[in-house]
Amino acid sequence: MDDALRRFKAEIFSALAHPTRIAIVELLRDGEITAGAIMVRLGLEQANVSQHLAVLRGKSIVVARREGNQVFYSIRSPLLLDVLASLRTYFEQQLSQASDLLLSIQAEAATPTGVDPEVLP
Amino acid sequence: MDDALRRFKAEIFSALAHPTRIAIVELLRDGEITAGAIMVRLGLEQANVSQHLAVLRGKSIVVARREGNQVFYSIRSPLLLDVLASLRTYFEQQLSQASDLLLSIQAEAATPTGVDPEVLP
DNA sequence: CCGGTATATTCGCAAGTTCGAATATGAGGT
DNA sequence: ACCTCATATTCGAACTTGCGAATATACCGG
Repeated sequence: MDDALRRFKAEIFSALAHPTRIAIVELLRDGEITAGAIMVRLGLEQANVSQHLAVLRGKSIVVARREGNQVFYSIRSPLLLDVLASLRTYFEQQLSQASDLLLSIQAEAATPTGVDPEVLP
Repeated sequence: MDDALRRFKAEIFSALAHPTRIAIVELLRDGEITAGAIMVRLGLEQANVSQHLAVLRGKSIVVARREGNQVFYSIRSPLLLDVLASLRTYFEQQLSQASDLLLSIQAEAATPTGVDPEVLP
């Protein structure tokens, strides 16, 4: 019984366990957007975007709304944003503790200053 | 923008994307506990517990403390529990919105490749 | 009906995950 | 030193995931 809840949580985590899908959810934070716009904004293959959207759809994380030619996607429940908000706090604490990781992120992103907090979900 | 940060987030999600590892984290909610106790409480193989603990350790979700023969594990940051708590709220809302969501989750888990035939209603 | 545009799905393959069995390490007691 | 208990790691098989190429579906205008 409690196992069903854990499986559900694990599936939500699995659905978010990919950088591209995190990027998609971050994009949808500001409101609905078409699949094509996601493709352009993230610079991905069309099929790839559609596959990742299918994963998010399958776990009911996003919902699709058809309007003529295009399909608009949006976050299904604002409560998921609360989950991401608590994760943001967690990541901030982890990043401030793991300074060597922070440095590696800075080096890889080639940004002179620290991590922009606005980027976090 | 910050792909390295998104990869880091995705790795944390991946680390939690398994029912057993969620169960371990929930067990550790009440304080530190030995690997052997986790094995007994969850009824798992010894190697399996150790492998899952290695994943959680690798992402710094838990920390290990050796005391003689045994190894005590504990949650590294209590903020992670806030994440799981908000995820439970999310789950409860999903249930109240669609009472058969659990069944669809179970059906989908039983049929791995099965995704809703129609994207839109 | 035909063409074009937007999105979805299928396919094949490489890469990653999970599990139990077997094996290895580490610590304490004799 | 040896033995034992607790935990970790390695190995191989089954399974899953991610990707681009190709293909399919849906909608709209002419």
